[in-house]
Amino acid sequence: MIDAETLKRVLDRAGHRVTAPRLRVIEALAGAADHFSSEDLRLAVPGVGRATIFRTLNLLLELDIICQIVIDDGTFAYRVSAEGHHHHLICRDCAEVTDFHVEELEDLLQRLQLQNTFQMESHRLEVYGRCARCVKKSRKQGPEARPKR
Amino acid sequence: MIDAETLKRVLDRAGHRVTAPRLRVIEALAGAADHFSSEDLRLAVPGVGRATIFRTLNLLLELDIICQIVIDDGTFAYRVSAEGHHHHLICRDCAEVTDFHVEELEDLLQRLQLQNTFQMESHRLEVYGRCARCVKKSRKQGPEARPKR
DNA sequence: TTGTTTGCAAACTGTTTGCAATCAA
DNA sequence: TTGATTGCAAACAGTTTGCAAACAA
Repeated sequence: MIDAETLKRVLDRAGHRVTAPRLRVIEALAGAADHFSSEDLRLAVPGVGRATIFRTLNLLLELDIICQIVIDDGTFAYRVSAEGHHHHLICRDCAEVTDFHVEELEDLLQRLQLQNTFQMESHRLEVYGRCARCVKKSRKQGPEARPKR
Repeated sequence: MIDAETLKRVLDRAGHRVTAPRLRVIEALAGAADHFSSEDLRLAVPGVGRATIFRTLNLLLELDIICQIVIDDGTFAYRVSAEGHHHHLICRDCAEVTDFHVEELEDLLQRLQLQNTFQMESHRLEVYGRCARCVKKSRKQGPEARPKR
């Protein structure tokens, strides 16, 4: 997790100013859930305007401090960047997001690139399903208790 | 590509009515580009209201006649469903979408499921990069001509 | 001091909803 | 006839933008 000092260094190196809202956002990130929406963040930093939240999110995105996840419904969630490239396991019930990394996938796509006439630049793999906790929960309550999606 | 007759059968089987707007949308699909936005479709079917476009898209989605792609910017694109499960190669320059299928990926995820305590239900893999045509084009014009993203 | 950043409100985009009118069966 | 479907307009959510005021360097 990035701290205020690191942020100051990173901002400075990239030619951005160290401002109060930015520091407050970083502070909020420390207490943030695993993943969060722009609105979650806004509520966590009262007094900071919506526009600033978005501008800060985009800045942090640009600085690779956070990353963006496309939720199944097309909206974004954000989370503090994990090390290196990774993918997401997204629980349909509780919306928990877990990172995972499959080395073989990168190899696979590398091979794919040779077969297709397509210059790969990046990729996004999102796996949807249910986390262990929710599976257990619905077993207890019976399968009917499970939401449609 | 689905035709009017097939649609009628599918609609009927699912307990939906065969209506003029629905038939016009299917007709438009035949002439639609590889992928299209809700707005593209709306323009292709003049006189049909926005709401109906969305309701029809959702219906066709439900009937597996079209599928939804999450574009990098979080918006949706639609395209006529390809056979079976597949993934997408999305060109950052011309936005062309190509299907591909990697058998090994399914195996890979199958194995993954055992390692992680996560019940997989579905997944989405989108590969971003540049298609052969755009690569060739930018080589001709020099790499500077290439858009930022 | 000076250029950056902020907060606010307004604009925008894509999508959904309420409802009376229309239509398919 | 009757419930499903439509078109319209209004509502909505999430995000971006214009601009004067506030701020960091």
